[in-house]
Amino acid sequence: MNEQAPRKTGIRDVAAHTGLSVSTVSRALNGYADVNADTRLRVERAARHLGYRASFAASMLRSSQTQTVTFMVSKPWTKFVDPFFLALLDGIEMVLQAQGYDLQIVMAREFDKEIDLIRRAVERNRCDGLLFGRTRPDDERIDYLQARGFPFVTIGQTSRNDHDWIDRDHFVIAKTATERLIRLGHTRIAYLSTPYRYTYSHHARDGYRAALEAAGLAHDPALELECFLSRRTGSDAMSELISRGSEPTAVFCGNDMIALSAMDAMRAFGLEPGRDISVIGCDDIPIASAVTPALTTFSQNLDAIGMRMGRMILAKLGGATERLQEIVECRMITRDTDLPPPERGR
Amino acid sequence: MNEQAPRKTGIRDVAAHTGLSVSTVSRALNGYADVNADTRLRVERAARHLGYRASFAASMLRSSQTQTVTFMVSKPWTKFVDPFFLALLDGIEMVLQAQGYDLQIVMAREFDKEIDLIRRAVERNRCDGLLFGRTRPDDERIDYLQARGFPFVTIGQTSRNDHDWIDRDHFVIAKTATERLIRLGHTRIAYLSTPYRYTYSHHARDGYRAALEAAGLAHDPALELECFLSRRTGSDAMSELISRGSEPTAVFCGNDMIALSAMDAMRAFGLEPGRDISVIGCDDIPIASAVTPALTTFSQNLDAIGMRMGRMILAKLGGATERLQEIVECRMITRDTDLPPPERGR
DNA sequence: GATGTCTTCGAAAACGTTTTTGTATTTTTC
DNA sequence: GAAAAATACAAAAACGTTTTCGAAGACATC
Repeated sequence: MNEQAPRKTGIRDVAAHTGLSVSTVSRALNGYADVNADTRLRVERAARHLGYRASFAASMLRSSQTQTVTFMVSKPWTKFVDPFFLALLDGIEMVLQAQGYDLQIVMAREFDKEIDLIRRAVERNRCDGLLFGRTRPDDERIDYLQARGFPFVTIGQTSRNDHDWIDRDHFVIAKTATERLIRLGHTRIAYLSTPYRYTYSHHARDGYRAALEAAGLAHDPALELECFLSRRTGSDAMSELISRGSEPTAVFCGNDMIALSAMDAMRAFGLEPGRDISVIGCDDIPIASAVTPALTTFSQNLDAIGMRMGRMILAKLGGATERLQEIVECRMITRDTDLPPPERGR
Repeated sequence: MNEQAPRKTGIRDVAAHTGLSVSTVSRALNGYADVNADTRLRVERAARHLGYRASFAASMLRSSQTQTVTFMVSKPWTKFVDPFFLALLDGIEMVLQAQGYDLQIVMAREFDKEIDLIRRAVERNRCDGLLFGRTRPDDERIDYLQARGFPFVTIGQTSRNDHDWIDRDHFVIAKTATERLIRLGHTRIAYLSTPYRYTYSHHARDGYRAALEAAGLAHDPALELECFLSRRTGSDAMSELISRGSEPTAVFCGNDMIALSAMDAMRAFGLEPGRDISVIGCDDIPIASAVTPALTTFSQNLDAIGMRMGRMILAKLGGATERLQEIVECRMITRDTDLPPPERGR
């Protein structure tokens, strides 16, 4: 405030320095075709020499392009599934920045804030594309964005499934896990589900049931429990199962947090996870391999998912019009919690 | 492209709808004093009714305020210290959004990209304030920002320490840990340091040495090893220590990743962490408590750090001129890896 | 040599706000 | 009752780019 502000170097300065017009400088810098190669070089040199950088606001206003993609993370994610999130962002960002796009992250503190944040972002024109996960069978965010024709890619599907997404095949995961447990000799297999609010919970349940049916095992509704996102997510459900006196000999869990939490509950009842009750998780969070017994679960290459997601939104931004829907492959990582059921007649 | 675009409702539309001038509408919406209370109400109602939202780009260009704070995360962080990062962002975002600020995250893929990213952000005027960690004793990012008078807050200090920061007291942490080990009867205590590139590594070393000296223990330089950020960060150092034949009976580690990794190495040599060699970590990452034996380490309330950091940058943005330097309190969490040294004469 | 086509550039009009400055009108002050 | 101050609004000038439109010159075509 004391000194005369030096006034940032603008495009005019570059124009003056090169003796060209402002418009030519702009077109030279933005890679337009109708500018002589020599001229372009001169401009670029001058720009570098003067330390010129186009004002973000001005170019954004005029071109109505932000060169920004926003990832919206839902609050429950933040709190409990840390590791998932960051590697994903890393992959996305790697792809975006190669094309000169920035990645912005916004956090939705509550469920009903999600749609507000999205509205704000698109109505204020803050980004060119949107990314988010935790899709629901009937998702108002997707309805809104589709109505606006705004580019977006999600992690997860809906019941309509008429948008662009990337997802793991939770049907196959659940089916594989359940089949594995059946092959080990289990007949009373529980499914500790993630909230049915999310689409993928339904897919997993379907896979679980399909495996049961294919093996000719009766489906016991009492063995399907929904777990909510909290510190004690799987613990509560497992406790209920056990104290009901109808505990299973194996459980497949909608995610690793649930699995780990359920294992805590088993120990509280004097049962040893793995030996007394087998457990299979879903997403190989870092703790899953550190804990004893180490959790059998399913791999996921988050960097890769992120990168693919980045490429998808870039394609959309580039004007791609076809449906982009990708299933990411993952395999079972067998560790120490999947064993045959304990001997009868204890 | 096919239909006539509906043209977003702009401030003119609100003006027309209320019969007021554009400037009055703007000032009403932005809380200026020279507008009648009734008028303001009318404007606000109209704006809501028309679904008006000021264009981000336009207001940004005119006011040269972005209402955005950028957090720059360094790549090594991303990869190995996942959990640290996210809870922190969560805290920051919570504070910022209450004041109408957005949080943006950019990732620096390599060390030398850090300064580039910062330059780009401030020169293009992409944000009002900057946040970052991993400070070095002599940090070019800080020099640059200070020269420009650009508001920023860091996690971590420098040797000059003439800027605004928040930090844990690594001197005290290291001293406390070392004292604890000494009190348990250890005399050969190693320090597995984080890279000396970072300021806090020096603070920790000083605390470690201070405790040694205060107890009258000789300082053995061979017991101080620097670990680098990698999957095997503490493992390599520990292996060297052991295979050298001069292994310590206890180690204090610059962070929990190092500690966990060092414990792996001990087991590879047939030594049991805790029983044969005591270990104390530094930052209580989630795995630290899940692993067996559970790691003794130091707490850190990341949400709280984030929130304080958010408040600090907000204060700066609000024009605060005094130095803001905060030390966050943390306490030792004693778990299962700090025990007396094994009996002599094995 | 007239006409048409390419290539390369410049003038000027946006983009949608915020801010500065000015001006009626009303209220207060002496 | 005149002068001064306060209130509430409007007109217009920015903000720094990108983009549209057009024109000058070079070159090719007949």
